[in-house]
Amino acid sequence: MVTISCSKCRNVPELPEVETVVRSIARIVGRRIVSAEFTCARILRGDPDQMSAMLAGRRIRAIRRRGKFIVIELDAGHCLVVHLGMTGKLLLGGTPGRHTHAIVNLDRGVLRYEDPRQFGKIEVSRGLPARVEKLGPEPLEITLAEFAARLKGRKARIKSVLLDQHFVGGVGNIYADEALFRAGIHPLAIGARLRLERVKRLHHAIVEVLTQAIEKGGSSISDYVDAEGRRGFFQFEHRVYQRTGEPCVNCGAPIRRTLVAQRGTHYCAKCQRR
DNA sequence: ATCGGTACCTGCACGC
DNA sequence: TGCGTGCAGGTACCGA
Repeated sequence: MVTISCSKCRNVPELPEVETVVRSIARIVGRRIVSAEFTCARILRGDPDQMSAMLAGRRIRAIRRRGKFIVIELDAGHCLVVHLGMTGKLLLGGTPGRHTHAIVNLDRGVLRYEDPRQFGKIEVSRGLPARVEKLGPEPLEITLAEFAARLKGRKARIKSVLLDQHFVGGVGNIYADEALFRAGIHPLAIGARLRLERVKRLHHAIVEVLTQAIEKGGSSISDYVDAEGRRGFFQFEHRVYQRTGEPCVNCGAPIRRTLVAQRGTHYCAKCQRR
């Protein structure tokens, strides 16, 4: 039996989900921001009135993703930067609800931010914010040589390293588990000690799993939808994540769960070696 | 610089 | 039925 939903363990927007959102709002490029309202201080970096003033009248020049950040480029080098946190949604149109914390009125349409858990962040900046600048390389762009070189100095467990946004930007809990399974590497293995052959498999697995997930529109366990409210389908391809106790797709051994870096970590003890 | 731990927050399933 | 409790995990931040 395949578990496709578990409300206890809702998914989180990682690179493929953020990429899907970015693509789904791409059509607002060229539109102008008329006004913006922010109603929840917790999710803001900056003063709401000042942010509104910086946005009003600006035209949207481009929308792109950097790690798990959504970067909406405006004229004069200004950026509207959104991080979805755990439960954030960026939606086009629709009716504002209890968890709507930001409304950006465009010359045509409305961009709306919702976030029940308020772990997301919105900011307006000149150029890229420092925390976005400091992100590690994009996992879909980093070369094997650079990936291996960066891993050399890391004495932490490989799962922790993958979750570190300064190592690569965009991998989160789901895709770290899935990539490690596909590479046959135990999540507790020490990053720097991995032989080149295994590093190569990991690099390949990360690219493969992220690319496939983007093709499927991301993973939807419970919360995640794109700007149109569409769910993704990659959850059907999960081989270890949230499959605790179920048989490994390779060997039939039960999938195990442990904690690494305080995060639920799913793996096959038989197929993934330290 | 790197590492491990903690705080933040809400909605749920669960058990009594 | 109803309420308290535990759990999920993004980033930021802390001390070592």
